[in-house]
Amino acid sequence: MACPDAPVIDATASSDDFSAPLLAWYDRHHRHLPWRTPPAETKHGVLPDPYRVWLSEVMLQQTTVGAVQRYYLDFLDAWPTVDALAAAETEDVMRAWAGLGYYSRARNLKKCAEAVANDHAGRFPDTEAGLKALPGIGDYTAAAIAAIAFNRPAAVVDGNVERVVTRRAAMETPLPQAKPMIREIVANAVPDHRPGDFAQAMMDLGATICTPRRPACVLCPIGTDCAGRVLGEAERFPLKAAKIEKPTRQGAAFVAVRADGAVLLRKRPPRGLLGGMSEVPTSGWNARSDGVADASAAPFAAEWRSCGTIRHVFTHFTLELAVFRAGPVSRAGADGWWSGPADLPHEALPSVMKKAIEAAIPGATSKS
DNA sequence: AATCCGTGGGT
DNA sequence: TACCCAAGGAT
Repeated sequence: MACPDAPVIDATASSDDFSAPLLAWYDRHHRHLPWRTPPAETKHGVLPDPYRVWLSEVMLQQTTVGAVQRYYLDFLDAWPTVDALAAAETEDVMRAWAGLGYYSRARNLKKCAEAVANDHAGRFPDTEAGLKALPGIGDYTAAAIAAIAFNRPAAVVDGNVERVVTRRAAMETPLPQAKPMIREIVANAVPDHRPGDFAQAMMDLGATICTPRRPACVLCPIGTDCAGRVLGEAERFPLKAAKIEKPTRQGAAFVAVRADGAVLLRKRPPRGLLGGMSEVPTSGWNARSDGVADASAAPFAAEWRSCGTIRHVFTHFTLELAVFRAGPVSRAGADGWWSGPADLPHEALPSVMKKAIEAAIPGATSKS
């Protein structure tokens, strides 16, 4: 590209080239994360294990770094390789994922591991297209794995990158309409050298400096090469489409307790809301309609006593769940299984279900 | 293309 | 309290 005699900064260094100051900043201020290979090593050609990159990236989809760390280490401990994960019981994977949310990720994680183990000899594809063909890997994750694990110049665009780019360009086009423009800008900015570090530098910048509220522009390595900062209104970007109001739904949950303290559980349908996860019996609420909110919807006749109401906020609706408890009951689980006090904390119970059980039996779902 | 899919922390 | 939103993907 550039001829050897050219000055370090010349006319070919367009205003789209902000990778150099960004990478210099990343060398000094990068975050230390368990799945990350630090720049001191990547500079010497050391690349992270694609399995670990993939595992972390899937967990990080719409999920904060703080929430992911413990799950990541637990998964790595239980299943150190993609072959180990492929050989695991799906139910064990769902249990390990419980509480992290977006449970289709866990189902696809298992499917993806099986595909890599069985169809790719246990090695992840090293191209964006190959990666994107796998379950649970979309545009972002394919680009991230390609860049970070295989050093390919992929345009990695996540929420952080969208914020950094729209602010730097003072982009008046709202999301998601602006996505193609953002992708193009990033594609033109990816350096031939260190594309993986560039991707992670953009995300670190968005997470620590170019934050959603009160960005620390005075500390930003991009400096005044940012229209949002120069205009004094970086925080106004990115513009977003108006959000829709989320409805509140009503329902009931039933905690049946046996004499030995076991609780009746059942399995939710494999797809949809909390798909494939476990639950206590509930009335038929969902995102679009209320369920019966009193004891008339109980799974069997018993002395159901009210334990109050819990509130849980999903992505697209709020649920108010009236919780009832009965016990000791002696009834063969028609449709589920009895989970004893030692097992209950390890069941594949989503947070809303733990919350309901806690309302009926305080402490019942807490581990050790 | 718009909708569906969790959860917890920050402000 | 209420709202924001986080390393998005599937349909």
